[in-house]
Amino acid sequence: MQLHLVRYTALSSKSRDMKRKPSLEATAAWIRLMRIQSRVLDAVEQDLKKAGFPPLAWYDALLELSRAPSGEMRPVELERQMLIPQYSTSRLIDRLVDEGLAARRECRSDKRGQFVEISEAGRELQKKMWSAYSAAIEKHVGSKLSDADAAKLCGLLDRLGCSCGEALPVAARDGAPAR
Amino acid sequence: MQLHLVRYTALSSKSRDMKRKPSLEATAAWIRLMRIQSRVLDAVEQDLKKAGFPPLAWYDALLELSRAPSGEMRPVELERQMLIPQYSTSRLIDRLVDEGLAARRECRSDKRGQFVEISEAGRELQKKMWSAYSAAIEKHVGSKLSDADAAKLCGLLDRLGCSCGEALPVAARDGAPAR
DNA sequence: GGTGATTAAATGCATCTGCATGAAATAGTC
DNA sequence: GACTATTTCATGCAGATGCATTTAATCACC
Repeated sequence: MQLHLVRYTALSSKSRDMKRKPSLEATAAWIRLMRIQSRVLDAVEQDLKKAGFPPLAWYDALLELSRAPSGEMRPVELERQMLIPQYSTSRLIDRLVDEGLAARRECRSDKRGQFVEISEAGRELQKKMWSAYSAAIEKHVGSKLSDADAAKLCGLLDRLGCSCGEALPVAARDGAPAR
Repeated sequence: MQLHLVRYTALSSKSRDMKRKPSLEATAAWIRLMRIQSRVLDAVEQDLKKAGFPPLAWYDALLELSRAPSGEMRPVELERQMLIPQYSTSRLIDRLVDEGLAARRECRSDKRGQFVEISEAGRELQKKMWSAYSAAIEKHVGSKLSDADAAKLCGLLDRLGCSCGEALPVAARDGAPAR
């Protein structure tokens, strides 16, 4: 597998295929991005699951909610933060509510809308998940890269950040959003 | 969003949280890896879909098959190449067969097993998909990174390649596997 | 060569996802 | 203020996925 980085170099320095698009390097980067992400995500999700926790998406939602002023947000807002489709948000909230981790509240000023408010149980779960989650990040990412390299990786990945100029949420004191 | 790289630096140079694990850099890398991958994958899948093509997984399978000697493989082998679960392979093959892109053939030497053989239609689809697929890779990856940076990105991602020492397939003459 | 473990593949079932649409409220326009 | 467009959220349905189990064949070993 390391092999074909070599192959790439060999081929391209042969100066054949002068302007192949996409370049072999770009193609290789694409492949790595897909494969490594899926492996790492799988590994982290498995760790969480083995520890008896719900999926990462739940964590993300709970984190967003817990950070919101007075622990509540509009579903639309949550949707925009999490970058998932509307119906997906709606159903995720359903599940959180079913489990008593959050509650729906009607919105006075706009009767179409509503508020979702995190519960005490929700806040607790978020915190508990963070300890397993952070351990998994360290195990599968942190321990494999120096901080400097992690920063380089960030920089390169950010360059791929689609034209859609959106705000990546901040990894704050005790929690990191996923996806 | 760029903002919080700065924040990281600021915070960590404050020399507080001396050995926070995972480091802010690692956490940021994790977040980027998840978010950027999902955006880029989405973008590429959408391009393919808009061009009227089936999902990337089909392409991967067709590519693997087309590369195999005499265009046939054991499902188990395909499964290992594509890093997807067994039942998933089984169903993917179902769909390919339903669409006439491949055929199942019994395996003489091992009657449990079988061979899957790509059809002419399968080979054609693979080639047609590659033109749309390669354009999408160029658009969403190649055009955003120099070859040198793409290579750097590869190197960093490879470092995350789980302990599971597996061979990443080669991106050959006219096709790149995904995921 | 018989017995138990292992491997190859398929499948039933519950859950999840995508897509399209629906229902209800609000905003915009004349 | 009536009429249309837009926004917010839910949901029915089809297809996909994960998980566990089943079936069938091979292997390993005594």
